Amino acid sequence: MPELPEVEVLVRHLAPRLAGKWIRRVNVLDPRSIRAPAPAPFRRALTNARFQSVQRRGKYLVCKMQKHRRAFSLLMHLGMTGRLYLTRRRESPTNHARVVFGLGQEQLVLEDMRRFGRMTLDPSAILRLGPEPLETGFTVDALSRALAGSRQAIKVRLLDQSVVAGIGNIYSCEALFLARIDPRTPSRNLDTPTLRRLRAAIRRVLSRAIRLGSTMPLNFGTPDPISNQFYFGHSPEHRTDQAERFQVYDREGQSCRRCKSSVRRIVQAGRSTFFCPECQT
DNA sequence: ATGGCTGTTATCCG
DNA sequence: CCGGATAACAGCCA
Repeated sequence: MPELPEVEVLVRHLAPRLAGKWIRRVNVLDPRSIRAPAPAPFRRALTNARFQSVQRRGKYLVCKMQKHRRAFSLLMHLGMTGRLYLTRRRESPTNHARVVFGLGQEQLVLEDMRRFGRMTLDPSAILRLGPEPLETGFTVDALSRALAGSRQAIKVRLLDQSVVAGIGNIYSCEALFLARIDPRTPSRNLDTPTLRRLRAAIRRVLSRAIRLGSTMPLNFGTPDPISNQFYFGHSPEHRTDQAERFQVYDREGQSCRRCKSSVRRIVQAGRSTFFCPECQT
């Protein structure tokens, strides 16, 4: 699920709830969910550390921690199926709970069916990320430089986190539709006016998704309806809402919202790409 | 029921 | 260096 907008909404939800809280207990249910350091030192470092703030960088959650006057960052990536949520402490771990932080009355749970999600104390993971698409560093120039010389299809290039941070398969398709660019176009063939459209489209698509995501309650699917603190459910209603706001993603064979011709699906670098052959040229 | 699909990314090859 | 394929993983769907 989580591309930039979903992580942003999650961060806005969690930041005020975690700031100032102490981690009293670290329960690593699946060692593979900890990238670095090894689970034991990871556990040691975080036990009795305090959340200063929670921010987002690309698709990463960046938790600024403090312990004994020492500051460090805890990075979390949700992979494809990661969920992060607060519950009451007595709540027993679900099937796919991988890491649980005890925070006094509450606990913070990383649940992750496919185990692509990761926690790490190694800050280098975010060093190679490109600019934040919604901040001022994301200029047409920066985009142009990042794409220069590459023959790789623009759709695939946008998935590279060093080009722009936070775009995944869905919003790559959506942004290219909005910018009316054929996803197969070699990146180096895009001229400046087209890049200007692409930059604007990326920003618009992501901002809109954040706006829509922020308007919905974060407690859908909760095992604890009272807590109001569950995030990333998969209720059928939510799926539908989400599908309806996409222009092309997962709409193979359906009619283009702009020109009514049929949305096509192709595979690029092993991932599905959806686009309108009439509008995106 | 088997095979193909799924919102990610690191790594391995040619 | 670039770019494609694959692996890590579990569940859903036709």
